[in-house]
Amino acid sequence: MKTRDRILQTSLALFNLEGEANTTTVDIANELDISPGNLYYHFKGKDVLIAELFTQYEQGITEILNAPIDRPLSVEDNWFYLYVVFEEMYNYRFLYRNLSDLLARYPELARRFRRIVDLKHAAITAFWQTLSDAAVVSTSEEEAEALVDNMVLLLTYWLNYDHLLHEERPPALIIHKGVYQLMSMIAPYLGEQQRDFYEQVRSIYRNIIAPAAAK
Amino acid sequence: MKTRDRILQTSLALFNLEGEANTTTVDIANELDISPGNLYYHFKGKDVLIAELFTQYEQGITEILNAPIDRPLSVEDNWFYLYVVFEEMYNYRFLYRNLSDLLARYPELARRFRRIVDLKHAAITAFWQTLSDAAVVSTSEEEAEALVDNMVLLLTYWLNYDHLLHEERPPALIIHKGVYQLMSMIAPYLGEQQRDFYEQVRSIYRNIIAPAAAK
DNA sequence: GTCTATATTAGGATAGAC
DNA sequence: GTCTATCCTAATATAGAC
Repeated sequence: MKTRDRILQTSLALFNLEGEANTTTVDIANELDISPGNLYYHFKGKDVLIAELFTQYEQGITEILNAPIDRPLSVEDNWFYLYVVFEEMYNYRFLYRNLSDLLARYPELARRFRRIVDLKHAAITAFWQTLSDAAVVSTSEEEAEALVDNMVLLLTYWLNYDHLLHEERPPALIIHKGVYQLMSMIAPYLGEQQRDFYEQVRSIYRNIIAPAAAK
Repeated sequence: MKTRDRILQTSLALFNLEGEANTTTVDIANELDISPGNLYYHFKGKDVLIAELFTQYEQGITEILNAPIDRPLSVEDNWFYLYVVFEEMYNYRFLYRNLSDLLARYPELARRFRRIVDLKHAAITAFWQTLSDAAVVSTSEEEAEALVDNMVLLLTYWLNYDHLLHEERPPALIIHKGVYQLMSMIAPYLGEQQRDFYEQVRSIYRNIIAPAAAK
């Protein structure tokens, strides 16, 4: 594997584990058993390295969020979709850990990051629209807007929130819990079908999470 | 005013404005027209300064969150209560901006911060319990738990989320929007009264926010 | 491409005079 | 209590040999 790629991979791992601010270029070089000089040969500076990782994330998440949302409405399908979104975020979670500082230090990224939030917003809106069209739910414009905002906020900060409360937990557990929380937001709108929906959501959550939580 | 207090006040202002990581002890001294040496006479280090500010916040928010929640159920009253909670957070918003780094750097604070989240959880739970007792709503244990989690997450990250999307906005606008989003979470559980509730929430939001947003 | 050695800051912190 | 001057350290970054 090319050194350049190894640097990217190791940086990402360290950033996610220790936080970007707490990871120095020397740390990265040490972990790779290369010299700091070598690292700087491949990346002119830490900012370039971060920008590159951000671009990777940006491409991955954009592709996922732009996927067509006209898929069937089964609870399982929606669950899976949201899981994939969270998973991609989890792989680059260092970006979310200290967002404000990061975006303040690299203003270029702020614009691009905001675009990703907008994409999330669009994806969730489309998701809700699909439910509305299928007449599963009916909400006023304002209700829908508030709900979508709340879902996007959760989608953006769930990993931080979980980390704040539990420090380290198995990724699958964290992510499934996040999907569960998202699903719980739409449940009360389902009226008659609310109980059924909850049963399904709970059973998915428990079946998948029980083994993961045990280990 | 004593120098010690002026230091605290100015530090808080700069931290909130520029971020704690981007504010040096020299910045603070300059802003106050005192020497860095003088600052270090009053506070042994930046960490002591931050710890002191945190203690201030901790006391303020604890008092608010521990206030009895058996008050009447009028939408206005609840609105006011949540506003006060957000306001106190806003005054010390630098703590929330880069939570992970801050808590990683000052592990002592992590424990105390988590306690505050627990208090929020208890306050929101009690709030919901009051509604249940008044038979305004009825939810399963699980639904209630998920809802409360979602509300606490919003209460914790709303200021960050708004800042991410809008950079700088008038505080009253930010906070009222936050309360509105919180209220929108409980609305769908109100069934029959949902429309009424929404009307009230919307009118409060608009009446208060319209002038603030205009300026 | 990779290394060793070193330069450059910036920021936190202290000593000692007043 | 306050100032000036200075130290120390950690982190980014570069020069030049191999």
